[in-house]
Order: sequence, then C-alpha cells, then structure tokens
Amino acid sequence: MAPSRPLRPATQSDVAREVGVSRTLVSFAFRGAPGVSGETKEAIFEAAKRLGYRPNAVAADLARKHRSAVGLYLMDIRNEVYADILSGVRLALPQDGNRLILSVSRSVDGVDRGALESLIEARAGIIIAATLLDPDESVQELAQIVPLVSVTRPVPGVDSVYSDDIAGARAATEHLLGLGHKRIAHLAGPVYDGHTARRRSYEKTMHDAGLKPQTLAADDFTQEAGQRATTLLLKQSGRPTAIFTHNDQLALGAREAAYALGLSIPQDLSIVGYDNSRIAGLHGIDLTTVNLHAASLGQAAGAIALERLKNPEGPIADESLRPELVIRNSTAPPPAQT
Amino acid sequence: MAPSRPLRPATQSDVAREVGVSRTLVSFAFRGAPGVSGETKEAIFEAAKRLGYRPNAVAADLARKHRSAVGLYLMDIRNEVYADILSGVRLALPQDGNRLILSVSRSVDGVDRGALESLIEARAGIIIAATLLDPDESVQELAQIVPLVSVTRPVPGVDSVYSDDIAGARAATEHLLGLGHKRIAHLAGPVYDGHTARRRSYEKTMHDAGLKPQTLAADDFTQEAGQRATTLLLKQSGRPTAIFTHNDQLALGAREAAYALGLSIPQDLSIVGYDNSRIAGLHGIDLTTVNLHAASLGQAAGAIALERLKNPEGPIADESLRPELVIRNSTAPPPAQT
DNA sequence: GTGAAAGCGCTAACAC
DNA sequence: GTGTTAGCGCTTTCAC
Repeated sequence: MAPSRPLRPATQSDVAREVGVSRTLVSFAFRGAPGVSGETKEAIFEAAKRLGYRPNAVAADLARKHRSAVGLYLMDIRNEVYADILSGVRLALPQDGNRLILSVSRSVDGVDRGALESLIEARAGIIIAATLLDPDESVQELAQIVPLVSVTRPVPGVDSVYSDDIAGARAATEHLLGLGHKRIAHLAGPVYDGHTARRRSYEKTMHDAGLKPQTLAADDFTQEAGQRATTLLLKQSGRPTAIFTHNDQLALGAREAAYALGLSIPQDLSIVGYDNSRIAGLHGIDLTTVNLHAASLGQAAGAIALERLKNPEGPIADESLRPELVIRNSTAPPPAQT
Repeated sequence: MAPSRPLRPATQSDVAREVGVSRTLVSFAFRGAPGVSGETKEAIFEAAKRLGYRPNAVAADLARKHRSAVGLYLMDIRNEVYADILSGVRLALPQDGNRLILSVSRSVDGVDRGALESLIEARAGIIIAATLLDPDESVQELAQIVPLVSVTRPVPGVDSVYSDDIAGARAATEHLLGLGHKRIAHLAGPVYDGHTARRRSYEKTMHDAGLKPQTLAADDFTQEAGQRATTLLLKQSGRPTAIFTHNDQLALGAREAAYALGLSIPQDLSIVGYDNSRIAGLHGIDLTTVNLHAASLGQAAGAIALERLKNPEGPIADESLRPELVIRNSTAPPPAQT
C-alpha cells in the first residue's frame, strides 16, 4: 500500500490555527518580515514542522502580483553548451530570490512553441531564451507579452547576449585556409532566421580568399543529422578536404561519417566544430573548435534579466562576447595528392 | 528603449468585459468545456487575441485544488543519461495534460535539497526523482509530503523503477575476468545510501572468483572526479590492469588520467563504464559499458506517476529493468608481462 | 506585536 | 446557454 499521506497538505491557516495566531503572522514569520516576536516565530516554525507545512510559492506569486520567477528556455538538453548556460544563469541569480523555471524544447530542430508557452503560462516574469529559432518578428512579438532575453542570438529591439559569430566563423575558416585547404565545406544547421552569421561569415571569408564556398544544411542540429549530411557530402566526387560545422554536435556526426567511410582525421579530412563543448576536449576526439564561452553568456543573460526586472524601461542590452579558436588535433594540412 | 508592453497582462476578466460576457464563459471557452455557443466562443478568442490574453496556468492550478503538475528532478544535466530519462518521461505524459516542472540539481555530488524543495513549492502533484542520493529514510519522509517516484534506485515503500545493478556490475566484472584480468579495480562514486549495488556486486563477483577486490571512491560523479581518483590509483605500485567504473562520466575521467600517464587503452589498461551514454559509442572513445536503458526507465517512471496520481492508494510500484553489457574497444586481455 | 479584510486570476458548483 | 458565487493559499494595507 502507498505510504500514509495527509489528505490535504498543510496551509498557512492550519499552522495559524495550531499556534493560535492569525495567518498574517505565519506569513510574516516565513518571509522573515519584521513584526513577529521571537517567541511567536519559534512557536510557528515548530508547528509548521509538525504539520509538514510547505509554503506555496505559486500562491505567493499570485498574491504578490509582481512575477519574480525567471523562466529559462533551453533548446537542446543533449548539447552540453546549454548546461553551461544554465550554470551561468544560476551564478547570476540571487540564491534565494528568484525562482528559476526550466523549460526544455522537445524538438531540437524546429520551433517548440509549447515549451515557450509553458513558461508564459507558469507566469515567469522574464524569459531567458537559449536558443530561439523563430524569425525576428516572432521573437519581438513574444517580447511584447513578456520581457525576453535572447541568448546566443541578437534580436533587434530585444535584450540580447551572444557570441560574435562573424569573428568565430572567420577564425575557423582562416585556420583551415592557413593550413592550405582550398576545398572547405561548411555544414550548417537548418536555415533559421538569426542563425546565418556563421555561414555568411564562412562564405565571405572564402570569397575573400578567392575560393568557392560550399555550404550544405543539415536537417537538424544533432550529431545524427551531421552524420547523415556528411555521409552524403563525402560520397560525392571532389569531396572537400576540410569541413567547418555550425556546432560540435554536427562535427561529431561528421567525424562518425568520415570514419565509417574509412577516412582518417585529420590526415584525410580536417574538421572544425563550434561551441567547445566538453566532449571536444576528450582524448580520442580532440576536436578543433570555437569557444563561445557559454557559461559567461548565461551569466550575462542572468544579470540582464535581473536588471530588466528591476527596470522595465531601461535601455535594451546588446552584449557580444569574443569567441576564441581552440586548436586541437582534428585539423592538419590537406593530403598531398588531391 | 524597451518595447512597449501592456502594463498588466490581460486576464480572463478583461476578455469577458471586452466581449460583454461573464468570466465563466471565457474560462469554459479556453478549456473547451461544453456550454459555450460557437458564436460566443469565436468572439472570445478574437478578443483574447487582440488583448494578448494568456491563461494563467498557475492560478488555474490553485483554483483547481488538485495538483496535476509532474515535477521531474534531474541529478546531473551534464550526464546525458538524464536527458534520456527526460525524453522517456515525456513520452509517457499525455501531450496536453500534465504540466512538467523541471528541476536540476546544482551540485552533482551531494544532495541538493533546494532543487527538490522547489518542486514541492511549485506545487507538483508528484515528483519523479532521478537520482536521489539521500538516505532511504529521508526519501521515505519526503514521500510522505508528496508522492514520489524514485528512478534509478529502489527505495523500500516508495514507487521505484531502476536497472538491475547487481546483474549489470556482475556482467561487467565477469567480462573483465573472462579476458584474463586479475587486478581489477572499481571506481565507485561517493558513498551514498542506495548506491552501493554496483560496488557490492563487483566485490562479490571478485570474491567468487577468488580475487581481491579493490574499490576506491571518487569524490563526485563527474569526469573530473574520475580523472583525479584514477590518477592517484595509477601512480601507485602494482596498478590494476582493468578498471570498472560506476558510470560513464567517471570512465571518461579514467581514460583521460590513463592517457595523461602515457598508457594505452585497452593495451595497458582496460576500462568498463556504466550507462551507455551516447559519448561511449563515439569513434575514438569506444567505451565498453553497461546499457541501463535510461529512456525506458524514464518512460516507466512517467507511467507510474500517472497511475499514482489517479490512484493514490494503489500498490507500490517496483520495476526493475535488465541492463545489458555493450562490448566496444576499451577492453582487451591484460598486458602479457605483469 | 498582532489581526481583519480585500484581492491576485482562476475554477466549479449551482442557479437562472 | 449563460451568469453568480464562493473559494484555492497567499500577501498586504491598515487598523488595533
């Protein structure tokens, strides 16, 4: 049989009745508000404990009118970058101030409107969103309904923190160029508004070097999608000697595809990822990649959210962090005879 | 300047006033309850859209008295096993029924009571917890306050779904034994109640083979902790020829430690992990490990939670799944001369 | 130092 | 079909 449980969880009123005071006192005691004598306070805590009373944060928020909860939307829980962002956000939030409501998209690819809606319906006072795939207009529209901080992607008119993707992609491409590669392909993610900076920067860098860019789009941001797309790419004639991918997950997929075809990395094929997720640094993976400092992005986003909560009319934040190329062992000069 | 935003989000009353009906109708319309004429319904939706009205799920839950939200506690967001569990839980929950409230522990090691409390305070009707490190009594106590489903670990008197760790650890150890290893060490996690099955099973299997077990405990469940502990272990004289770790994260750390000391895997050292996380299957990692079918665990937990919500007095669930050894390339016979 | 009363946005009988 | 009413558990003036 199930463990015996009080049929109805204890409420403030129960505690008040038990102690013989009014609900107000109980409320005050639990929020550490002044105006409760030490004795009463102790009696209240004692009774609360005996009754198993837990404050109802949800009812409190409702009564308080002003929504203090911070909603955090994460696009892909399997991508450790988002765990880093979460850590960063937490660092920025006061220990015991704002509740953090988490929401994880269920489809990595595509736009999970439901996950965002759930944050709104849970009455988050502000939403930190990493990463939004929706077109700019949709994001701006959403920001009308609830204050929004866009992480990882700049949206005009909306608080944003992001990494300088133009610089990151240029560094990655130039690294490959510098090694002597000419046929460098770019494996992009699905095409979404606000997510074309890396691709555009790659293409521009190639053009500037007098080379023809070759971009292909994976149908998702996952390892599996990267593997599918790369397999197709490598089976074509005149395959590239290097691939620069939109993120590490895609790069991981590209590796698998290459190995499955019997190619060696970096001897036959160089690969550069993006994110510098922890996996990239593992022995046996050794992926050259671009560090976008996800934890710092998260921390900055948290600070911006707090500021916005305090000052709804303040100026719009637009912070851009400098990424940094991390050279490991997945890149080398192109094979001699090609 | 910040985008213009309505000072106060629209409520049901606002919509009702706008249309010229009572709040009840609006409530009914939004929940698809019968008793609203098609015409009225349309007028309501139209007005709601114009006013930017969003239902307040929190207030609804409060009014509804019965808590339908499912709380999911995840111990380590960086361990992909927990992402698998999340996916499984989602599969089990009805698309539009129960809200899912997520909570991630901030310290991997140790017990993050706060993360659990936040679920209670957010008024989850039931909590699915993966993985609880607290002693049995604490868990049972918690289960008095709110229905609980323990994932990954059996707790007497509490709904539990878990993998058969005894069998899994035995299979892992026997695999190593079968390859001819004699000096097999076990890298356990920090010692917590309810988390000793893998270790005990390893020790028993060693004893049964007439061998002396050598267990060491990492100070956390992370890769970093695994690396620290293994570095110490390998620097001792008479180092083991194989290590079986409590989870894949620790195994990843063990690999790094071995490589840093110039050892080869599996030539100099065999390693067996536990979890079969996605990383384990990557080319270049190729970790032999035990599949605990995390997604299935999550799905089963979700189903149990639903059942418990429906029938608070039903019999206590105790489901155990069969794990399965996945042999890859991190294990081989021990080096010849030792 | 303590309490009464109103109200947060919503649901759920129960009338009309 | 539609509206009225009484809460859900809590916070918050404002009086005592």
